Amino acid sequence: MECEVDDQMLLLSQLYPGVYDGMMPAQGETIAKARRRKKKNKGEGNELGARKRKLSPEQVNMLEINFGSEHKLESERKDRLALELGLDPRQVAVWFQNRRARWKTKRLEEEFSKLKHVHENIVVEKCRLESEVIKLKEQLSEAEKEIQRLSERSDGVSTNSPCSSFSMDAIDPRFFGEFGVDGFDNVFYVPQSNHVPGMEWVNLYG
DNA sequence: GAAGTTAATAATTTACATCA
DNA sequence: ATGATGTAAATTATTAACTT
Repeated sequence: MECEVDDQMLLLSQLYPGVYDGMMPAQGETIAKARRRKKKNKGEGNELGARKRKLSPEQVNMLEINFGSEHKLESERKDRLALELGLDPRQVAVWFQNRRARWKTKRLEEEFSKLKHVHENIVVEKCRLESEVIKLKEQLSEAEKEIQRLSERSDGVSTNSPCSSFSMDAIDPRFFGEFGVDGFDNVFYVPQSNHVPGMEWVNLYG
């Protein structure tokens, strides 16, 4: 078991001075190699008992303040911080690495959330536009029926009547915008039931 | 209150980049 | 080319707080 005092003001390096000394590379050995060496001190180890890993709130606070002003950690600042907090410079470096990773994860989550909202709004707008298209198609269909009726009525009267020229041919093609009438079936989608196309994924991330 | 579970985070490993 | 150093990403290990 670990002492409660560990969490208080005692600095970690004072509690286990042997831990990091023990893993320091021997003279002549490269630091890089030493860093990669597996060490599994499960629990016991040095005479001071289990190594305490949790940083004190004061240490974390100081590290957070430093991280807030600059995410990168130059070796000078690392050494100064380590000295100030009574930590091994390696611990400070590790803390910054992990903090950067957490920060990145959080940032990605926020970006995802924003994009999700944008997507949801676009889907809503898409539905609105689709129903507007349906309404306009109905209006167009009514207008065509009316034209048909008028042309049928005028057929019996005179072929040369000014009204006889009133047909779909007379309608400016620009009236239909960028798609022709024939293309409507492909362009417009009428939602069935309450299934909203494109929204399937939203519920995956409740 | 011991045993199991879980979330947070400290530490390690690996692969790669940069620089002297 | 080579070794030191640093970082990101992935992973492991440990701790403390909950739950059963």
